[in-house]
Amino acid sequence: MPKAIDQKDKQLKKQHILDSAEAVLRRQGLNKLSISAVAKEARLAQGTLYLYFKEKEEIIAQLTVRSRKRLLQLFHDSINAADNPLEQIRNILYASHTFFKENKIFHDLVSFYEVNAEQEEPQELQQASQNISALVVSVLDRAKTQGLIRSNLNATEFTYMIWGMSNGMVQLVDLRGKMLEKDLNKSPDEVYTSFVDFVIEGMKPTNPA
Amino acid sequence: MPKAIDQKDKQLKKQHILDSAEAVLRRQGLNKLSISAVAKEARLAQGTLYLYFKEKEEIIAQLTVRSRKRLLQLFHDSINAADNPLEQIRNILYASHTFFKENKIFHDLVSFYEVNAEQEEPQELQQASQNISALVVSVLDRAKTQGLIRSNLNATEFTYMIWGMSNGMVQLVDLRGKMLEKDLNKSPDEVYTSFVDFVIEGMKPTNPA
Amino acid sequence: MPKAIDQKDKQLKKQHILDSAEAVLRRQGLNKLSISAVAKEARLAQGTLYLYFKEKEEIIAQLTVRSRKRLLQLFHDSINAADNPLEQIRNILYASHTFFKENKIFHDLVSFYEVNAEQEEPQELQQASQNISALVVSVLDRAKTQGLIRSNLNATEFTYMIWGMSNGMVQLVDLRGKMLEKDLNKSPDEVYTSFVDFVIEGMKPTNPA
Amino acid sequence: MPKAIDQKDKQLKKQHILDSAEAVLRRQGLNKLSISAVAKEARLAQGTLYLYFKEKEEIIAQLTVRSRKRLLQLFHDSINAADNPLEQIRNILYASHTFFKENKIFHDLVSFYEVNAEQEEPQELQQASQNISALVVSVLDRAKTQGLIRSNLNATEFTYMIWGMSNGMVQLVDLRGKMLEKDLNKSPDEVYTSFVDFVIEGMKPTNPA
DNA sequence: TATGAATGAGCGTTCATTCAT
DNA sequence: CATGAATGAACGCTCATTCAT
Repeated sequence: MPKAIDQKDKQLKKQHILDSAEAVLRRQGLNKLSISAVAKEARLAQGTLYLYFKEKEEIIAQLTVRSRKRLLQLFHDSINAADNPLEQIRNILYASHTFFKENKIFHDLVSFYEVNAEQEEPQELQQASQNISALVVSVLDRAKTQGLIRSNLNATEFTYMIWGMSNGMVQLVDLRGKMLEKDLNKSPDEVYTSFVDFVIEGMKPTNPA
Repeated sequence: MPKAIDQKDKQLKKQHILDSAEAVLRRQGLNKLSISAVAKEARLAQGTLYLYFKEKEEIIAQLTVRSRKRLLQLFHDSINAADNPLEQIRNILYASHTFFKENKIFHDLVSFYEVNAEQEEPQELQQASQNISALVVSVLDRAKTQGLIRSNLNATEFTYMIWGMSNGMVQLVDLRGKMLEKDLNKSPDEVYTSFVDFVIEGMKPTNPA
Repeated sequence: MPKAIDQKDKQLKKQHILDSAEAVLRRQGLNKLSISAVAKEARLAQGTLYLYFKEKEEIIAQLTVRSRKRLLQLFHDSINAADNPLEQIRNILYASHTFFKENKIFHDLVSFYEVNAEQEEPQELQQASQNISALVVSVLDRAKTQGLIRSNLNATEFTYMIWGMSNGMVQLVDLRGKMLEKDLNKSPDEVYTSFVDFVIEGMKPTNPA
Repeated sequence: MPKAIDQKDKQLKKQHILDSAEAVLRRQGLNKLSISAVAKEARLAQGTLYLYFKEKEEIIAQLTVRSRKRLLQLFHDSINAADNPLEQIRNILYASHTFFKENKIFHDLVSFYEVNAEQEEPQELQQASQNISALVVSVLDRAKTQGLIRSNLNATEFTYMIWGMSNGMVQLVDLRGKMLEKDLNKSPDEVYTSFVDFVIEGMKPTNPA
């Protein structure tokens, strides 16, 4: 099966280029993510990159997909690390923060598609996002079944809310870390923990009057 | 005092250039925000811009400052439009959303600072942010005094949380509007309202057992 | 004689590559006639083409030779289709036009040699051209012998003139077709017919005074 | 009138760049007519060229217009150099040849617009071509009025024919000069003269029977 | 203070050609 | 013989910045 081996080689090379692109991205940011920088990082000629990717934007797209897939894996791990659905949600929220701290730069990529309206989000990226979403919804449904959270809480809607709120929070605590220390005498992690507590508490059923 | 007058003239010219830059930004987006485009919009020579701003990035920085100041004003208005501190918070949250919808393009500028780590956030921008923050803290303090929110809620910390969560939510509902419609059959505004309700409810004191 | 067979194989492969190149040329034009496109069309690796042709320009040269040979064949047919030498000339002139209409794209190749002065016209191309020339000369000689054209008309020279004038005319009527329609209300074919009539009439002996 | 002076300066610079482009074109041909080559020839930075021309193709367009205008001037001179309309036509035909010998390379530019179907011929070029055409038509009309040429000869149509035939001939005698010498023992100029004689004779009224 | 012509490095992309296998 | 991955120079074009006036 020589064909299969070649395909594998090609995939490995693609991964090597993506690794190089990711290294440049982390080191220099999206604005400096040029083909020439990636080629130099990968120790390849510029033209070679075009044997593996049709255009620069395909590289960027693949980077976002990689990132999203890693996050999905983290969410899976978060769920496996606990039995109680509420604890699973808590783990997921913490995982978001952990992930963001290590992958802050990837948020630029996601917003890349927002800024460039003419650019379609790659299908794979949408799929990965939906997988993440479905995963969280399922946890919320289980929590509701077990009476751990309010019954009038719409699982799908709240999934979006968790996604939005945590995204905002991880950006905030990271970006304003110094300010937090000064104003609050709390670390970013502590503030994020307060946020998680707030969300989890808010989900629980209210005491019957 | 001709010096003072000159200074004023200089400020006016700076504002004129910033107005032009903002017009270009809104019309063409960050990618097309070139010095030549701004100069043409301002009916000035390109070189002239460099008499007022050291470099292009300084213009961008000033644009974000302006944006932040406008948001501060909106928050002031939100507070003035209600007496009840909780309603004031609610208004502030809605104002964030409104502001984002009308100034979405400025978020590109903010991420600009995240990407260019070497670029310091201008002092003025930090000051504006702190003013906003102080304003919200004062509202929360009043709410606590009046017993409208839980007493163990740290006003400063919760101000940061409001800031972070709402930022995340406005981005989400705006950018994923179509997805919300499809998955939830709810409009972005409706989902945002759910978020606001969640936050407001979460602040209230729990019923005594 | 395995050697001879190999040679034949090699020739077949060359023809296959030239067929592919011609297909690309007709479909995409000279600008898109890249080695990679030809290789893909021929279902061969790019490097393989270099086993049969020293460089891209050699492929182009061979294409022009093919084209010229086809034209020669058309001229043969034109002559066979009539007995009267004058009618044979007329047929040849029409054949030039027909050929041009169907092979317009090849004229780009010819001008290729004009532009690249360092590039020698291949010997084979010159030979094909001379064959065409000799053929027309023989027809003109016969016409002269039969008293159908002026006796002071130099057959070789007039062959060149026919060649030059008709080449110019086919280019003109084809490329300026729309202009002809507008200015003259005549189709390209009609104008070309006028040209042919002019040439044929001009060849005939003048009436004796 | 400082504005007028500036405009004149700009025009001079444009002409300088066009001169440089023409020099490159004559020396290296259309394929090598790159922006970098023109910039080097003009002793300017590449970017500077874009202050005067929107894109490379605008430079090419202007070159063709220049060339066509020169030809128009040559035709005017040809007409002024003789009184008899037939001699004027003869002069025009000779002028075409003279012009072609010195401007052979410009034929590539004209065909540039033919090959790149998506490229529109610049309006100015069309205008110049029409001026040339109108000029020749007027000479032919005068010749007809004076009974110097056949009355059934359509002036407009024959103008196209002159244009087409002579274009073809000048290309031929130039390109096949050596062959002419060898086969005919005639120089290109002599063959072209035969062509001109043939055309002029063919225009004259036939002897009444 | 104001100009705007000029710069030149940088961009993404293409493609003829080479060469280790 | 045949491959096809790799090269690297070249392309047209953009734009932040400088500087002589």
